[in-house]
Amino acid sequence: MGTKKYSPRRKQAENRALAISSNTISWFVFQIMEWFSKNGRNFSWRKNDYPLYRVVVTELLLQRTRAETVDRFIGIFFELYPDWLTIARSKSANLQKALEPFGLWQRRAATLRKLAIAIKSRGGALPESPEELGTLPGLGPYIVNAVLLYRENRPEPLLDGSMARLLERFFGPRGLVDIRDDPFLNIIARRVLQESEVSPLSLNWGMLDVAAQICMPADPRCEHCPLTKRCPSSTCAK
DNA sequence: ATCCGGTGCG
DNA sequence: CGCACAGGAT
Repeated sequence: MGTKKYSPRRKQAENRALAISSNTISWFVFQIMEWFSKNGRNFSWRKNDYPLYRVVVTELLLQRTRAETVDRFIGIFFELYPDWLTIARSKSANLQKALEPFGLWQRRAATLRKLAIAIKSRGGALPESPEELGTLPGLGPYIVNAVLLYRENRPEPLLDGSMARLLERFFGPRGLVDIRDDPFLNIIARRVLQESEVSPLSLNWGMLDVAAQICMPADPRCEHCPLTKRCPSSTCAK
């Protein structure tokens, strides 16, 4: 069938991702994990028994919002809204007010309310399959991956703008404009997570932290980067 | 392809 | 000041 999956541009991007050697991948993973063990950030949602409700809400709040900002106010929010049922029953004005510190509060209140009601009507639990998860309001590919990652420890990437920047600088440019359905980035990210015995959560966090603290959009700190020796984009002299 | 939004940092 | 922020819906 003539779906876009078989467009030449897609195919070429796939091949480019598959052509990267597994040695390069494992070196990348090792460097990230070594850096992460010393320099990883410590956010309140990076705990073992962090409830799934909190995972989803936290990821919604992290969209287009600095992690440090979310971390500062998320405790207060969860005191007010400890579960889906509380959100489903909440007054819209109160919910909006509680979301103000995070920004995007109008959309977020609407999304959270819709999601909470949808979950409530399903008996209070999230669906099992990725396909069903993706049908819930507010759950796009990123949050679906996050649920699979946190809930089942599946090796799914938290492929956001930051991780995309890191991967592109080290492995090469994407094939499509949109990160979400770019085959190059998605294949590389999954190879990174699957071709190693490392904890998928830690590895995701490691990539996000290197992206945020070292591999920033402008003026990256290549001199402190664990990847600089083999990074094609490094501005450091070798 | 556009919009949503306040915040923090250079 | 201007930009970037752990995306998703329309």
